[in-house]
Amino acid sequence: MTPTRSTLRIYDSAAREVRDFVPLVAGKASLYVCGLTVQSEPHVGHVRSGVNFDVLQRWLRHSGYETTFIRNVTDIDDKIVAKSEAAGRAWYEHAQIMHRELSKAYAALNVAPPTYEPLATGHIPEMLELIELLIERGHAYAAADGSGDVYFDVRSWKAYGELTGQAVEDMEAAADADPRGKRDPRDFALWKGAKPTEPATASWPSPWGRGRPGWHIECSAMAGKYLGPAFDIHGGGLDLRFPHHENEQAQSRAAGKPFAAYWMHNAWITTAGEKMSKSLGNSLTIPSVLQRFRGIELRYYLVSAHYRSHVEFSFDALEEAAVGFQRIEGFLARASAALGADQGWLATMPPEFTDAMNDDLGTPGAVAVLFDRVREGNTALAGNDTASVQRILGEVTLMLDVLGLNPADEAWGAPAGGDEKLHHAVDVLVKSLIDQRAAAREAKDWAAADAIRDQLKEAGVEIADSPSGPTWSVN
RNA sequence: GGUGGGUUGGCCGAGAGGCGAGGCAACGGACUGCAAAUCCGUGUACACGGGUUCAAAUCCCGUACCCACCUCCA
Repeated sequence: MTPTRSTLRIYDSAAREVRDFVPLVAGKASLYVCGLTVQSEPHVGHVRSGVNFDVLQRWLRHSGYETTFIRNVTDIDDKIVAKSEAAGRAWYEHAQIMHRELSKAYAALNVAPPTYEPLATGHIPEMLELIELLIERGHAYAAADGSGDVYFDVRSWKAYGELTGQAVEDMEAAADADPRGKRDPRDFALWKGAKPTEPATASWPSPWGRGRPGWHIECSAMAGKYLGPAFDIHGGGLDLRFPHHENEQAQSRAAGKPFAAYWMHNAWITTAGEKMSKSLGNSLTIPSVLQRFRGIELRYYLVSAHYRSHVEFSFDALEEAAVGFQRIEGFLARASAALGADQGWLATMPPEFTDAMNDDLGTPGAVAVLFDRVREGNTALAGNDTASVQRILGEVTLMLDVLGLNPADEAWGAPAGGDEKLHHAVDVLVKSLIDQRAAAREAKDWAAADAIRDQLKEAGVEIADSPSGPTWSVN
């Protein structure tokens, strides 16, 4: 085995190239990811970003970086207000219900919690502070129309457009946007004055009257609060590049903060060639997908594609992924059974896996290494090569842990005590049938033997003959 | 109009000048009483048209189609 010499390289979407990851502080990594606006049930697309950045978090930690990971939740915005009204409940109740759904979805996919998950509504003072600083520095202004709005002055910040490589002159002004008191149609709201039609609870006091934050300011304020004026990586979905991330960066830099050193954006999951948020229906919400597939299978499906590749979602593809993953689980089960308590603690991460992951989180290549090891492990198992099985099981487990795909991880909901008892009862019953079948086979009464196997299969119990005798499993 | 991305075998999905990632499916073989699982083997894939090169899926030019963003968006 050749030791790996690679270091982490990531595609920086601001530079539009793969760059070596050099943290601001040696040995540490700081990461900010735009989480979701909790306005409706999370679907597969929403959760992709959670899974992708969870893999990044795990890989950074595995690589030895002391990692601070902040992933926010936007719990106040126009859509939340509108949807809560439609649902007939308060905006904060609606936001919290959806937030709980999101947390459940993350948990079901073994998305590890970030270091901290700040809420926009919990950071109004920090946002006000930042807005005042921008006004002082001449990059923001309170609207002259008395609306209580405060806008960022795009023309005052010559670097505006740098993140997405656009010239201000080429940007279309929002067709739908109400220009209100804007000096330039491209100026964006830092603070939105309260309107009489909106719930009174959705506004906070400010120097410009009651109101609520604009969308972008929260991330600048929260990233600044928890990670400092400069931090390593900012992540989010591709659609956030503009305007959200462009505005975050403009506002932060205009306030004198260097902000993110690297930008990472995950690509889409589409359905029928369309962005998921446009396709309606609820068949793709996490709870409904989880009725058909296990969380670990869905996670495997997401992890097996590169985070910057578009994924065309289909249940057929998910089904294939699930079958592939079961191959890994089959090896784990056989290897564990063969080794008993004597499992491999001494394993080291395969260098090919490390190289793949260091190459801009090349999870597809990493998964290929995983399958290579599984095949080797199966061969070792067939040859009763216990030492190799032990080593390979250890390697496979390490790789799965980093990808968040270890079936033994308690996050997947290990069976509780009650299940143990049930398992024992079933085991005794099935074993007696297996004995009967063995007797029939001894007598070369194949019809009787197959009848028992079929009967068990009918009940969902699969019998597999192995050199060390038959085993059973429920599928 | 501006900006960015894509098109790879039956399917999913990597790669980025020479050597066919990997998975699923299919077919053949081994093992098995028969299966299942597992292992071994089998594929002349890179949207199209030109060009550069000893060598192109990969670089260049052009064409087609698809997608995203341009102040609601993972």
